[in-house]
Amino acid sequence: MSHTYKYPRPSVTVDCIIFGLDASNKLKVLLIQRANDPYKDYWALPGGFVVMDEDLEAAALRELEEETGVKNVFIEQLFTFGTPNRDPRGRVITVAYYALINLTEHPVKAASDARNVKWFEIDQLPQLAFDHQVIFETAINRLRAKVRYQPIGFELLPDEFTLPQLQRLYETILGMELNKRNFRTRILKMGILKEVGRQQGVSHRPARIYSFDKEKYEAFVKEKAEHLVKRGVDFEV
Amino acid sequence: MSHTYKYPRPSVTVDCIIFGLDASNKLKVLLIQRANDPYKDYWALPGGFVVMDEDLEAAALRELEEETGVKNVFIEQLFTFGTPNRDPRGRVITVAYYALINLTEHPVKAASDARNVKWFEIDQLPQLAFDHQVIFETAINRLRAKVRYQPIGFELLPDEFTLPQLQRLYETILGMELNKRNFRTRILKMGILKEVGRQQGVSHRPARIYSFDKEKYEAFVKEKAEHLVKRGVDFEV
DNA sequence: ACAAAAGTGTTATTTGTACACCCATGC
DNA sequence: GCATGGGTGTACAAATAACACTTTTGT
Repeated sequence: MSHTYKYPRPSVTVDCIIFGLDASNKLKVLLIQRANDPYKDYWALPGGFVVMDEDLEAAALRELEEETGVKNVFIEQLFTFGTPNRDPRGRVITVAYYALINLTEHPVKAASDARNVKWFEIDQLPQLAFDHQVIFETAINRLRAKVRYQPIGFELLPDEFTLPQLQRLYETILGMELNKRNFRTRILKMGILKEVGRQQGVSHRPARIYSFDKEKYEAFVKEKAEHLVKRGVDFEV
Repeated sequence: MSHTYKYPRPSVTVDCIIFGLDASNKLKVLLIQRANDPYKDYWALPGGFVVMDEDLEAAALRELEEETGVKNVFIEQLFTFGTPNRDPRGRVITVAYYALINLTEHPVKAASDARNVKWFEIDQLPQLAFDHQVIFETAINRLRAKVRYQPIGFELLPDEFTLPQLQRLYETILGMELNKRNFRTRILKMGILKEVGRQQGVSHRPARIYSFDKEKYEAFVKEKAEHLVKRGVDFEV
């Protein structure tokens, strides 16, 4: 069966930039190797066509689950890419989403089909198909910007984590070292963590273990918002 | 002539949220009244189909110029809306853009065709067609957030303006009063304005007239970015 | 001289930044 | 008792917030 329209229509796809943090604190991205032309054998962002009665975010979640078997993770629309010749097969508009998952609690299933699926460290990506390098860069920039003002970093960590772990995560995402004292002061002052225990069996002073307290975070956000209201403008860029 | 595809495809449109600041410092949005069903006679955001060989932003700029006659203005992709039943005629995915124009220097041409085109104050909008109310709210929220950390406010003002004017603009966008002393200190400390003259013929102390110095702004951004790098995280929300 | 709106001085308080230091654990 | 990494004290500099004040113009 085919479908006929009076005017030509573009194809619409969703692509997913799936970030994961592995056990050794490396930030990685999931890519799949293309089985067909164009860009046969190149690595690409997972993605696929939007089904007619499916919401865009639902399509992204479906792709995500198909590739990783993971549900209920942080996902957010990134940007829509629609330059006319970005796909040699014709006009394809892609709505990109990025997702954050923690690889500790969501071990990603092996590739179920013939295609090759693999996690790559973000600074060791292969050459990508289509304009996927641009899409990836848009995503990593968004992640870096967003992590500064919203606690999305917690999405990448296990439910329970230590402050040194959190600090290393931030250092990894931002690509820079942070001052331990000041990092801790700032994070703890927000009061959005609750202590749930202590590390055991380590050959040094055991770290406190925390979990993210979503309720306290909501309260914190609310207070911050009211406070911001008075500041006006800062042009922090 | 018609176009046939193996699988069904959605229509793709762009919609524009066009913000303007009028002479009396009111923030307004341009709407058009629909001539046909569905939502006949309702007001809606200007928009239209994406032409096959046209970039998304180009489509938005084209719509903008068709409705306002204005070129070379600030425009930015906002979000892509694609809930399956947002348009009763079928699956329509819309990529929304928002634009900022100053009505002083770009007097908007009268509606050239039968359709009714009108500027509405942002807190006095009529009932909107489709999900345009949601799109509008997304846009105003983005504008409010963005104006705090990037000087996009300047896009709404004439090239030359006074600090009280700039402050009133911020107060309008943010919907709150700002402290004059602190607002001025903050803005001037950035060093991104250059004085170009004095007000004349007013029956009070004449205000200094400034223009936005894009070069100084770039330098300011660069310095700020380097500075931010050290801070790590703030969760300002 | 007055009204009106622009523009300034100053200060207490809160945040940011930097650096040195102490503490708990396993071996 | 030593190595290792977790955790803390503190002090100077800078940014913020608040309030009252002075200046310049036209009438």
